[in-house]
Amino acid sequence: MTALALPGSHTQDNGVTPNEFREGEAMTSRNKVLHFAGRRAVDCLSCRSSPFCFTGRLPVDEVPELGDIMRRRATLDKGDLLIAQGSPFTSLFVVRSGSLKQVTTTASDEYLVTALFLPGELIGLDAIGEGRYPGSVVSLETATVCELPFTEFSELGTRVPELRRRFLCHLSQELGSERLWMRLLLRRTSEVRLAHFLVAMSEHFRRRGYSPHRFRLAMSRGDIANYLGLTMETVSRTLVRYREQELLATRGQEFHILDMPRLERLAETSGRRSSVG
Amino acid sequence: MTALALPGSHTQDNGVTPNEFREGEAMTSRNKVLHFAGRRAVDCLSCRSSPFCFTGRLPVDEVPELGDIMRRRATLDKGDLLIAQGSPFTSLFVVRSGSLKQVTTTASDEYLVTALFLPGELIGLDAIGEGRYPGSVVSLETATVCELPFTEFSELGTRVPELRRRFLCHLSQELGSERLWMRLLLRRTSEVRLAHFLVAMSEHFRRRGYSPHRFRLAMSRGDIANYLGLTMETVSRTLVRYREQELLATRGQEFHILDMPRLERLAETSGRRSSVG
DNA sequence: CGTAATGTTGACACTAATCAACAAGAGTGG
DNA sequence: CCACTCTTGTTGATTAGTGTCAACATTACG
Repeated sequence: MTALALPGSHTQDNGVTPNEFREGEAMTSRNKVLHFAGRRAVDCLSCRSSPFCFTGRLPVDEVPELGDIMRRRATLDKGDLLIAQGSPFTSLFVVRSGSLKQVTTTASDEYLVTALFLPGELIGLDAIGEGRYPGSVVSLETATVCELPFTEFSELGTRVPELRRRFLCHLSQELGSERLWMRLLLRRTSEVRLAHFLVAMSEHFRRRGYSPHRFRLAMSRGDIANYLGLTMETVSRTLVRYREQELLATRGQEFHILDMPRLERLAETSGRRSSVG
Repeated sequence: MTALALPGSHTQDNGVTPNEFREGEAMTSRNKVLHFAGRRAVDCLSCRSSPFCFTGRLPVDEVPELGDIMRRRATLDKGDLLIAQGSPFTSLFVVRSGSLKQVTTTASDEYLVTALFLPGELIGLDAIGEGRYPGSVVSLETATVCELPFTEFSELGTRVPELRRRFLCHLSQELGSERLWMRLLLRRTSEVRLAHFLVAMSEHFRRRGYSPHRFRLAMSRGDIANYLGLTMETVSRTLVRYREQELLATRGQEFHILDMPRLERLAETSGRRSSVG
């Protein structure tokens, strides 16, 4: 894992002097300096993530300034660090392609995968309040992200109530789904947790126009396990059980859902006890 | 459980015609009609929750309009329904005294305690995005809440950027702590989960000027269990173990922490495996 | 091609869920 | 005020499900 940007003390060095880079400048995997696209309008309309990402819900042509303040950040390689835990919050990031994970190291040195980010998703929502990023964000594969400097975004929100409203809704939804999804996870077996996770991934790919039956997940078994509160061994064994039941085939990071209806049914299987309050 | 306000079709009948009630009007436990304090300024300064609740962070005298749009809702009795799951989102509520739980019933008829609300906390943050309340909110004991009609609150935010900013920060923090706290819970034993919960409760009381060592939790063992993703039996047994270790004494809903440092250490005990990514 | 990282499989221990029986309170009506 | 009932909480026996440790297989990578 190579530190790319340390938005802490190194912010000025690494990224916030973007105008010296030309948009679309190529970057080799050796080049460990972050490149921005400068302040020129990022073409959100041509972005594959657009219809699904937060900005996409607000047609960009209604708020051209949004494209103005959005900067395209050059490609991240697998293992590159986008954000270091604890560094001061400056920007949100929109995933354009690829995927990333957020890992938080606790006081007792636990390593927790606290979020996974797929194309279209917003990184940094949980950093606004504290003014610091609560975890490191690491690229799981070759990925591109757009940077949304928060000060400017916020200032734009002042002038565009609709943008503000949508952003608030997005944040609220994120909170709601996190509350619900986590409470569910707490009461589910590994089999159901994993099924739920896979269905969610599948759904994400489906919405983005990719096959919901075949996809590649760049994260390791360990990351999946950690994210779901399981161990790698359990994830591995559960996947074997799926294969035995001809629910799902896997080969490395390739996932092939063989029986979607059954997987979905499994994912919806209620927890253990009804627990009448 | 008696339905008090069904903010759905009954909204107009039950609450949103507040001006007919005088502030502070008494309400017997038989009187099942919600009483508002009307549009007169609620005295946030005299409110015990004030320094800790969201509005408290923004001195009320800086934003007198906030008191203007805040309505005090009359006392809820134990078991009273403040919000019905799925009803349209209209208002946020600030807990003034007492405590409430949010329960979500899933498609598969699971009963999940998705949130607990103590004095000073904001109810409804997870409802903004969907426009509906994601769960029913039920009073766990005699409680009072202030209502913050969202349209007016939002409109006020337009004029007061600082209010907006603080609200956003609050929401973001809520998301961050939910993400972290839940990931932690997933990897902890019942003993550590419960310890963590009790320490959090204790902390809450301490901040509000009450004893952090002795307090009453109005929720049942079942609710605690559900909230932590455990069963009532496990909670009960774990409490017994605490008592044997002279960590904590309980009598019904009364909790008496005997050895805070040890309980805190227990709560911070790392999960199981380090899970190196 | 060799080394390290990642994933799989097996044996075993242990936690917490389940089922069931019982105890203790809270609420109700006589 | 007491008997009755209903809810809530406690305790015990049992078992399913996962974590843990360890060995081995596979893949990725230089």
